[in-house]
Amino acid sequence: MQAKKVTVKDIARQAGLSIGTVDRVMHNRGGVAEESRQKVMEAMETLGYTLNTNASLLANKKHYRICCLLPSFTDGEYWELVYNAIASAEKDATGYNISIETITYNQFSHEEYVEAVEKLKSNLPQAVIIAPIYRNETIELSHFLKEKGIPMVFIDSKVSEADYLAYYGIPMWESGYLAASLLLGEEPPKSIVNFRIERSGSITDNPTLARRHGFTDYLTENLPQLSIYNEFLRPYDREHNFAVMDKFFAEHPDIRHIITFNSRVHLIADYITARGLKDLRVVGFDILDQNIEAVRNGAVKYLIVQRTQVQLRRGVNALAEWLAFGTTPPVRDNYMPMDILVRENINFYSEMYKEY
Amino acid sequence: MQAKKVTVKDIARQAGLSIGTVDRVMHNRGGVAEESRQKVMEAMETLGYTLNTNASLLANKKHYRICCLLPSFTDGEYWELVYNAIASAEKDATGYNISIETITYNQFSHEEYVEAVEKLKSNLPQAVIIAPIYRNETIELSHFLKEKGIPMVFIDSKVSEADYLAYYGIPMWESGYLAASLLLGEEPPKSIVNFRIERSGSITDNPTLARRHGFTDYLTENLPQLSIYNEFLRPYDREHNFAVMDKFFAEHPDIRHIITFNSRVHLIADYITARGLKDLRVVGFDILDQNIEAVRNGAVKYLIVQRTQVQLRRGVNALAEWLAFGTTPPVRDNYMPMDILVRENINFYSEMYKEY
DNA sequence: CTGAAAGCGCTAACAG
DNA sequence: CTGTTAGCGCTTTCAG
Repeated sequence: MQAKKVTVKDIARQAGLSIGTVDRVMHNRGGVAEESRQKVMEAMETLGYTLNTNASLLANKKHYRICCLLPSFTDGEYWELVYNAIASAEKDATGYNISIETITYNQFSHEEYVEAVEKLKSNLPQAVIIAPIYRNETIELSHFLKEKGIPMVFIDSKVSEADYLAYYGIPMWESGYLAASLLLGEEPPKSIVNFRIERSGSITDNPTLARRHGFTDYLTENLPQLSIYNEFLRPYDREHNFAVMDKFFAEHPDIRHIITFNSRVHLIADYITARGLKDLRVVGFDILDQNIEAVRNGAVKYLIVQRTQVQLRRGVNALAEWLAFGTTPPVRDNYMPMDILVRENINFYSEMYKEY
Repeated sequence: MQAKKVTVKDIARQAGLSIGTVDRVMHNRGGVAEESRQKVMEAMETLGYTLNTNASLLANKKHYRICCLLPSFTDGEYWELVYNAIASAEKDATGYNISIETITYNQFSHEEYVEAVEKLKSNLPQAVIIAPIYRNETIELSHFLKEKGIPMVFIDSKVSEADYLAYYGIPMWESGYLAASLLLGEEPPKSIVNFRIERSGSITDNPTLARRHGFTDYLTENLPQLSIYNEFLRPYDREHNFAVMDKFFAEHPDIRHIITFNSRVHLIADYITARGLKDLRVVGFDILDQNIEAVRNGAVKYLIVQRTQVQLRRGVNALAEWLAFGTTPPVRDNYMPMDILVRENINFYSEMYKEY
């Protein structure tokens, strides 16, 4: 490492060829005699060549567009985290001459998903990064892209049957299992309640489904007797939600354990705070600002979160390196950490996630 | 962002000067007429110039040495994590033409610390990164370096009175407070035991001291009645440790809560597993391989860990940018996240920390 | 105090 | 199939 850097020139000399040819074999550009190729490979091997990425990137005049497909959102919703993470990842990719444009779709509208996919296809970027919702369309898209030689990275959740370069996200099933252990690990109760979100258009493939399975599998393994109530809330109807919860807790005053698999645990926290309820054990997901606040004020006990910024940075990076250097990520399915946040560690976490 | 990049040439033309002069003002190299300086600044402002780091790094032929001072270690010990993190961070810094050399010292020997500092001084690197143990010597060193214009970054813990560029590490006091809440948050017991490490040479400034304070402050606030036993173990004397613990648990069969503030909770896990003890609640620190194993097999319930790799990457990066571009990190004291690991999330964490 | 010019290591276009 | 060459944007002499 201390020795002077080996350059293309060095390996050209060693191979008895010109740097042009060296460059050709390095990038599999073809049009090189097999014999020459061998010589170059050998020279690279013996001299221990490593690409100077600064020089490479500087000389590479190409400009790449990455297109990112993800659900639309309003302020403070989960997908906003992802959206912001893209912006942050884009900055990191500046050196690669990459720009990212985002296409959003209403996740509850199959039609919009199809539209978005069409838009993507006509846009024809050099790479795509996608948070998939509808399975079949995603698979089909992946084949389309494959044919065009356009790499695709999954973020957040993945469609295993599709053709993709890499995936970056938490293991969904395990996140549910973890939630169960946090909620029920100590002196388990007889029953608990799961607050869910009322959905009009039913989605066939909801990523949180796997999470629910992880949760119930934990129950089956450890607490087969436990019963679980399901109640439904609405994202934007506070009054309705309060009525639902008032009714529920009036009928089940003994229930103290609450779980929710989506990112809207703050709806429940809001209620808990307003009603001054105590000694509840609430577990939720995702680091929304309102959820952070709920952990801080004690309404939510555990928040399970993923490192959205890291996931997107790595996703974009995988594409950048593929585009610039033709390298494939060492691991295809990258299951990222699930972080557990409580009142005592959340402050140092949230400061981080904003800037890094 | 989409527009063609603004280059030094552009701003030279705009300012009516040459790129040489532009470069001089950009890097405060001096020897520029105030009037010219103004023009250049103005041009940079109006055109919205941003440095092309690839080109900058490529053209910059300087080679920098960073010297890293940290405690010595044997296989599987805490400081090995830091040592490995340095190697990983060094790779990231390749593009900056930076190499890192490490000086280690026996943390229990004041003399060795002084020696190490002397070695560092005679070595005279372009930047230093240090895990400090002895307060006064560190302060003095910081002044020495300040005079030479050599930046210093603290890792792991910091000496507030010193003169330093930045700090990257977890908040120690808070880590103890967190440990207390995890250990005692549910149905607190009457007494607990703290297993400590026997130290021959007493260190005046042990970073884990702050951690202990965080812990006891939690007790004072929440459980003033709780009593805490202190027992002492030895790092490499299994037989002795087993005797200590046998004796302790024979005398205090009711105690089920165990805390330790150093990284050697695996000593206790080893005992617990060997004796087949059940239903203990053990909280420890740091992601040593043996600690991971202890969490996996259930001997340790909570492991509080820091992101050593990230901390070092950021520390090295801060120095790299200072050296290459003269930029100062936006935040000086960077308190990094404390991660909570349990059996259900540790697998996805540990895979990460190895490679990333 | 300022400008001109060489070159960092690599890519890509153009001759052969 | 291969070699030559002109940059990429910036840093750094070296003259003036």
